[in-house]
Amino acid sequence: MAVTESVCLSDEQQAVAVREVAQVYELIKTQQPLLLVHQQPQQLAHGLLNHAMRALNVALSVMNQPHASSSSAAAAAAGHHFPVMTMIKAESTPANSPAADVSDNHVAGKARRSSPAKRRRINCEDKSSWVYHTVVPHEDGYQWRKYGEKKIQGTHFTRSYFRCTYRDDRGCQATKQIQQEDKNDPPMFQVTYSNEHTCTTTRLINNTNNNPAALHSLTANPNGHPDDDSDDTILTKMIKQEQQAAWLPSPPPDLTTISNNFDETPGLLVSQEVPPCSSNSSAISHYADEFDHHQMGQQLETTVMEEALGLGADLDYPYFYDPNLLLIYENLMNCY
DNA sequence: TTTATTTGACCTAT
DNA sequence: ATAGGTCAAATAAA
Repeated sequence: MAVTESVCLSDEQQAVAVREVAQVYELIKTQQPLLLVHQQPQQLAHGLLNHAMRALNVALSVMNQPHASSSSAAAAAAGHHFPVMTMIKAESTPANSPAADVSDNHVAGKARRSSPAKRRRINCEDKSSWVYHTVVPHEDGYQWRKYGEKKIQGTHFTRSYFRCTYRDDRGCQATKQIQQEDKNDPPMFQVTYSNEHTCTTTRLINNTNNNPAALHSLTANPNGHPDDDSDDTILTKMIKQEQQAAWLPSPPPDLTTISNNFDETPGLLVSQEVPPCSSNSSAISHYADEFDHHQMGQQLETTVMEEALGLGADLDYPYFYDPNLLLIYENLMNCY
């Protein structure tokens, strides 16, 4: 496997970057619900984004520095519970993907797939794929349909195969594989994406998968003894929980690098809304460039309120992770 | 009734 | 020959 992309930080660099991102994350998490009820939401959002950009600028600067440590973020992420998501590789784009082949050979019955040697394995060099390690494998804002599951040799866990829900409707060839890597609490998953989404599909407002209590309930062993055959039930339960989440339509394509994830998680979760660019530039640079290109005022043309109103959010009973925010919200509503 | 998941079989790359 | 990726019928859930 050719490793063309990796995020390698020293412990100190990682701590700084995490602190900065966590700080802005908490800030956005705290302020975001207020946008729903603030009399001048753009003013509030302006200040919020100033803070966010400053913190992200620091974090990106740190992460763009050459790493001083040999320890990779992937190894670090796999070694403990810190929910850092790391991208391991980004292969070149293939001329023909395997997913594009299947529709051609979609023949009922046993004698299907008449065209030989067109399918490629996901780890082949000509396959466009990128790998993440995360504790929230379903938290990516896209809708997926599971189409297979395999026991993988040499591991205790199965690998689940997903394709974009809109493959048939819109010809989107994006696929995703999820495999549990360990028995930590929460467990770490390896997520392999292949083919970028062409469906500009819906995005997730997650209200379940990022909930630490829910996650803990999924990962805790109720029997109090080591897992054996129950290893895969974690993933299965998480998949089922994903179906209960609400969905938002996709933002305009030029805004997709800015996470539109209305996440309620108190912990830091690195979102992978957008696949890494297939060029030689790093994913971080890509993110930073995109961030520079789209100024904050433009992004706020669609306010949180507008999105919520237009997309079916229940403004009568908005969900607040923090009870204090609920009180603030209720007080504000009483003023109207 | 519709839609999504499960799961054994099929198929291909190694 | 085998491991891994996908298909599609059966099944479950909404």
